[in-house]
Amino acid sequence: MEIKEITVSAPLQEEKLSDLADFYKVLGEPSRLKILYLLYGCELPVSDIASGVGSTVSAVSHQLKILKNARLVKFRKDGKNSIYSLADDHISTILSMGTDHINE
Amino acid sequence: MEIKEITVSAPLQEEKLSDLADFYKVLGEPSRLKILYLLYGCELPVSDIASGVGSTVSAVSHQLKILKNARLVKFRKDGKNSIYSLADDHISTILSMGTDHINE
DNA sequence: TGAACAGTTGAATAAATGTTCAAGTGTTCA
DNA sequence: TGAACACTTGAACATTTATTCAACTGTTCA
Repeated sequence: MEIKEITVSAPLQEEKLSDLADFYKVLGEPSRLKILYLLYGCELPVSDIASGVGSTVSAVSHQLKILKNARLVKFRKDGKNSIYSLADDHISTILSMGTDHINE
Repeated sequence: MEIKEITVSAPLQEEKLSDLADFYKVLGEPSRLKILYLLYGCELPVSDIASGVGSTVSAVSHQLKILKNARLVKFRKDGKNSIYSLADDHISTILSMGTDHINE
Protein backbone atom coordinates (compact mmCIF):
# COMPACT_ATOMS: atom_id res chain seq x y z
CA MET A 1 0.00 0.00 0.00
CA GLU A 2 1.27 3.42 -0.93
CA ILE A 3 1.51 6.36 1.43
CA LYS A 4 0.92 8.89 -1.33
CA GLU A 5 0.38 12.52 -0.47
CA ILE A 6 -0.41 11.87 3.16
CA THR A 7 3.18 12.45 4.15
CA VAL A 8 3.24 15.70 2.22
CA SER A 9 -0.01 17.06 3.57
CA ALA A 10 0.78 16.05 7.14
CA PRO A 11 0.04 19.13 9.27
CA LEU A 12 3.14 18.81 11.41
CA GLN A 13 6.88 18.60 11.02
CA GLU A 14 9.03 16.67 13.41
CA GLU A 15 9.50 19.64 15.75
CA LYS A 16 5.91 20.83 15.78
CA LEU A 17 4.86 17.31 16.56
CA SER A 18 7.14 17.25 19.55
CA ASP A 19 5.64 20.54 20.76
CA LEU A 20 2.17 19.15 20.35
CA ALA A 21 3.04 16.00 22.28
CA ASP A 22 4.46 18.18 25.04
CA PHE A 23 1.21 20.09 25.17
CA TYR A 24 -0.88 16.95 25.52
CA LYS A 25 1.55 15.57 28.05
CA VAL A 26 0.84 18.55 30.28
CA LEU A 27 -2.86 17.65 30.27
CA GLY A 28 -2.09 13.97 30.77
CA GLU A 29 -1.59 14.18 34.48
CA PRO A 30 -4.49 14.04 36.99
CA SER A 31 -2.80 16.45 39.39
CA ARG A 32 -2.57 19.10 36.68
CA LEU A 33 -6.06 18.52 35.34
CA LYS A 34 -7.39 18.91 38.86
CA ILE A 35 -5.72 22.29 39.11
CA LEU A 36 -7.15 23.40 35.78
CA TYR A 37 -10.69 22.39 36.66
CA LEU A 38 -10.34 24.04 40.04
CA LEU A 39 -9.33 27.26 38.29
CA TYR A 40 -12.25 26.96 35.91
CA GLY A 41 -14.05 30.26 36.40
CA CYS A 42 -12.10 31.62 39.35
CA GLU A 43 -8.64 32.68 40.43
CA LEU A 44 -6.86 31.33 43.50
CA PRO A 45 -3.61 31.67 45.45
CA VAL A 46 -1.29 28.67 45.59
CA SER A 47 -2.21 27.64 49.12
CA ASP A 48 -5.91 27.48 48.20
CA ILE A 49 -5.12 25.45 45.11
CA ALA A 50 -3.09 23.04 47.21
CA SER A 51 -5.89 22.49 49.72
CA GLY A 52 -8.44 22.43 46.91
CA VAL A 53 -6.76 19.56 45.11
CA GLY A 54 -5.52 17.84 48.28
CA SER A 55 -1.81 18.30 47.73
CA THR A 56 1.09 20.27 49.12
CA VAL A 57 2.06 23.83 48.25
CA SER A 58 5.39 22.64 46.93
CA ALA A 59 3.98 19.96 44.64
CA VAL A 60 1.40 22.39 43.30
CA SER A 61 4.01 25.05 42.73
CA HIS A 62 6.04 22.64 40.62
CA GLN A 63 2.98 21.76 38.56
CA LEU A 64 1.95 25.39 38.17
CA LYS A 65 5.33 26.09 36.66
CA ILE A 66 4.69 23.44 34.02
CA LEU A 67 1.18 24.79 33.38
CA LYS A 68 2.63 28.29 33.06
CA ASN A 69 5.23 27.18 30.51
CA ALA A 70 2.46 25.55 28.49
CA ARG A 71 0.53 28.85 28.67
CA LEU A 72 -2.44 27.14 30.26
CA VAL A 73 -2.42 29.33 33.38
CA LYS A 74 -1.30 32.84 34.16
CA PHE A 75 -0.73 34.60 37.48
CA ARG A 76 -0.48 37.97 39.11
CA LYS A 77 1.19 38.98 42.34
CA ASP A 78 -0.91 40.40 45.15
CA GLY A 79 1.22 41.19 48.15
CA LYS A 80 2.56 37.91 49.47
CA ASN A 81 0.24 35.92 47.25
CA SER A 82 0.51 34.61 43.70
CA ILE A 83 -2.97 34.46 42.24
CA TYR A 84 -3.38 31.94 39.47
CA SER A 85 -6.07 31.66 36.81
CA LEU A 86 -6.65 30.00 33.45
CA ALA A 87 -4.65 31.66 30.71
CA ASP A 88 -7.65 32.38 28.49
CA ASP A 89 -11.12 31.27 27.54
CA HIS A 90 -10.22 28.80 24.83
CA ILE A 91 -8.61 26.60 27.49
CA SER A 92 -12.14 25.74 28.58
CA THR A 93 -12.85 24.58 25.04
CA ILE A 94 -9.85 22.31 25.25
CA LEU A 95 -10.99 20.90 28.57
CA SER A 96 -14.50 20.19 27.31
CA MET A 97 -13.16 18.43 24.22
CA GLY A 98 -11.56 15.74 26.31
CA THR A 99 -14.67 15.10 28.34
CA ASP A 100 -16.71 14.71 25.15
CA HIS A 101 -14.43 11.95 23.95
CA ILE A 102 -14.49 10.17 27.28
CA ASN A 103 -18.28 10.35 27.47
CA GLU A 104 -18.49 8.92 23.95
CA MET B 1 -10.98 33.39 49.09
CA GLU B 2 -13.90 31.06 48.79
CA ILE B 3 -14.16 28.22 46.31
CA LYS B 4 -17.96 28.55 46.10
CA GLU B 5 -19.88 26.44 43.61
CA ILE B 6 -16.87 25.67 41.47
CA THR B 7 -16.22 22.45 43.31
CA VAL B 8 -19.85 21.45 42.96
CA SER B 9 -20.14 22.27 39.29
CA ALA B 10 -16.85 20.64 38.42
CA PRO B 11 -17.55 18.49 35.36
CA LEU B 12 -15.49 15.56 36.58
CA GLN B 13 -15.30 13.22 39.52
CA GLU B 14 -12.06 11.71 40.66
CA GLU B 15 -12.42 8.70 38.39
CA LYS B 16 -13.54 10.55 35.28
CA LEU B 17 -10.62 12.86 35.75
CA SER B 18 -8.26 9.93 35.79
CA ASP B 19 -9.80 8.62 32.57
CA LEU B 20 -9.42 12.01 30.97
CA ALA B 21 -5.79 12.25 32.00
CA ASP B 22 -5.20 8.80 30.54
CA PHE B 23 -6.73 9.96 27.28
CA TYR B 24 -4.45 12.99 27.07
CA LYS B 25 -1.48 10.89 28.08
CA VAL B 26 -2.02 8.73 25.02
CA LEU B 27 -1.72 11.81 22.81
CA GLY B 28 1.26 13.06 24.78
CA GLU B 29 3.82 10.87 23.05
CA PRO B 30 5.45 11.84 19.72
CA SER B 31 5.62 8.23 18.55
CA ARG B 32 1.87 7.84 18.96
CA LEU B 33 1.01 11.20 17.44
CA LYS B 34 3.13 10.29 14.43
CA ILE B 35 1.10 7.14 13.96
CA LEU B 36 -2.17 9.04 14.21
CA TYR B 37 -1.14 11.64 11.67
CA LEU B 38 0.14 8.93 9.37
CA LEU B 39 -3.26 7.24 9.56
CA TYR B 40 -5.01 10.52 8.87
CA GLY B 41 -7.09 9.69 5.83
CA CYS B 42 -5.80 6.23 5.06
CA GLU B 43 -5.47 2.74 6.50
CA LEU B 44 -2.18 0.86 6.74
CA PRO B 45 -0.75 -2.48 7.89
CA VAL B 46 1.65 -2.47 10.83
CA SER B 47 4.80 -2.87 8.76
CA ASP B 48 3.94 0.20 6.67
CA ILE B 49 3.21 2.19 9.79
CA ALA B 50 6.57 1.17 11.21
CA SER B 51 8.49 2.26 8.12
CA GLY B 52 6.30 5.35 7.82
CA VAL B 53 7.18 6.61 11.28
CA GLY B 54 10.73 5.26 11.27
CA SER B 55 10.35 2.71 14.02
CA THR B 56 10.24 -1.06 14.47
CA VAL B 57 7.22 -3.29 14.02
CA SER B 58 7.39 -4.32 17.65
CA ALA B 59 7.50 -0.81 19.05
CA VAL B 60 4.64 0.24 16.81
CA SER B 61 2.59 -2.78 17.77
CA HIS B 62 2.95 -1.88 21.43
CA GLN B 63 1.83 1.68 20.73
CA LEU B 64 -1.07 0.55 18.56
CA LYS B 65 -2.34 -1.49 21.45
CA ILE B 66 -2.43 1.64 23.59
CA LEU B 67 -4.14 3.61 20.82
CA LYS B 68 -6.68 0.80 20.44
CA ASN B 69 -7.49 0.80 24.14
CA ALA B 70 -8.03 4.54 23.97
CA ARG B 71 -10.36 3.97 21.01
CA LEU B 72 -8.31 6.24 18.80
CA VAL B 73 -7.61 3.59 16.17
CA LYS B 74 -9.40 0.48 14.99
CA PHE B 75 -8.22 -2.41 12.83
CA ARG B 76 -9.39 -5.23 10.65
CA LYS B 77 -7.64 -8.44 9.69
CA ASP B 78 -6.81 -9.08 6.06
CA GLY B 79 -5.02 -12.38 5.69
CA LYS B 80 -1.70 -12.09 7.45
CA ASN B 81 -2.08 -8.33 7.82
CA SER B 82 -3.67 -6.15 10.46
CA ILE B 83 -4.92 -3.01 8.78
CA TYR B 84 -5.17 -0.02 11.10
CA SER B 85 -7.10 3.22 10.70
CA LEU B 86 -8.39 6.10 12.80
CA ALA B 87 -11.33 5.07 14.95
CA ASP B 88 -13.67 7.75 13.62
CA ASP B 89 -13.87 11.21 12.15
CA HIS B 90 -14.01 13.19 15.34
CA ILE B 91 -10.46 12.08 16.09
CA SER B 92 -9.37 14.51 13.38
CA THR B 93 -11.14 17.27 15.29
CA ILE B 94 -9.16 16.35 18.34
CA LEU B 95 -5.91 16.41 16.43
CA SER B 96 -6.61 19.83 14.92
CA MET B 97 -7.46 21.27 18.31
CA GLY B 98 -3.95 20.68 19.58
CA THR B 99 -2.33 22.29 16.57
CA ASP B 100 -4.50 25.37 16.99
CA HIS B 101 -3.26 25.86 20.52
CA ILE B 102 0.37 25.36 19.51
CA ASN B 103 0.06 27.82 16.63
CA GLU B 104 -1.41 30.39 19.04
C1' DT C 1 14.30 45.12 62.50
C1' DG C 2 12.61 40.59 62.82
C1' DA C 3 9.22 37.08 62.92
C1' DA C 4 5.62 34.97 60.31
C1' DC C 5 3.70 34.06 56.05
C1' DA C 6 3.45 32.64 50.87
C1' DG C 7 5.88 30.68 47.27
C1' DT C 8 9.78 28.97 44.69
C1' DT C 9 13.48 25.99 43.78
C1' DG C 10 16.96 22.06 43.55
C1' DA C 11 18.22 17.50 44.74
C1' DA C 12 16.75 12.89 45.68
C1' DT C 13 13.70 9.11 45.50
C1' DA C 14 10.21 6.26 43.56
C1' DA C 15 6.97 5.18 40.07
C1' DA C 16 5.53 5.08 35.28
C1' DT C 17 6.50 4.01 30.63
C1' DG C 18 8.76 3.62 25.72
C1' DT C 19 11.92 0.75 23.27
C1' DT C 20 14.44 -3.40 22.55
C1' DC C 21 14.95 -8.26 22.20
C1' DA C 22 13.51 -12.86 22.03
C1' DA C 23 9.96 -15.95 21.72
C1' DG C 24 5.33 -17.12 20.46
C1' DT C 25 0.73 -17.11 17.52
C1' DG C 26 -1.73 -17.32 13.36
C1' DT C 27 -2.01 -17.15 8.20
C1' DT C 28 -0.53 -18.14 3.51
C1' DC C 29 1.23 -20.79 -0.13
C1' DA C 30 4.54 -23.85 -2.47
C1' DT D 1 3.31 -30.29 5.90
C1' DG D 2 6.52 -26.74 6.57
C1' DA D 3 8.75 -22.53 5.63
C1' DA D 4 8.08 -17.67 5.34
C1' DC D 5 5.61 -13.82 6.61
C1' DA D 6 3.02 -10.38 9.72
C1' DC D 7 2.25 -9.37 13.90
C1' DT D 8 1.78 -9.82 19.09
C1' DT D 9 3.50 -10.33 23.56
C1' DG D 10 6.30 -10.41 27.97
C1' DA D 11 10.44 -9.30 30.35
C1' DA D 12 14.24 -6.22 30.92
C1' DC D 13 16.41 -1.91 30.59
C1' DA D 14 16.70 3.03 30.39
C1' DT D 15 14.52 7.35 30.58
C1' DT D 16 11.21 10.50 32.16
C1' DT D 17 8.87 12.64 35.74
C1' DA D 18 5.75 13.58 40.04
C1' DT D 19 6.28 14.10 44.83
C1' DT D 20 8.89 14.94 48.96
C1' DC D 21 12.03 17.47 51.77
C1' DA D 22 14.90 21.15 52.97
C1' DA D 23 16.60 25.46 52.05
C1' DC D 24 15.94 29.89 50.13
C1' DT D 25 13.58 34.46 48.34
C1' DG D 26 10.42 38.03 48.95
C1' DT D 27 6.53 40.45 51.41
C1' DT D 28 3.94 42.10 55.37
C1' DC D 29 3.28 44.01 59.77
C1' DA D 30 3.94 44.46 64.79
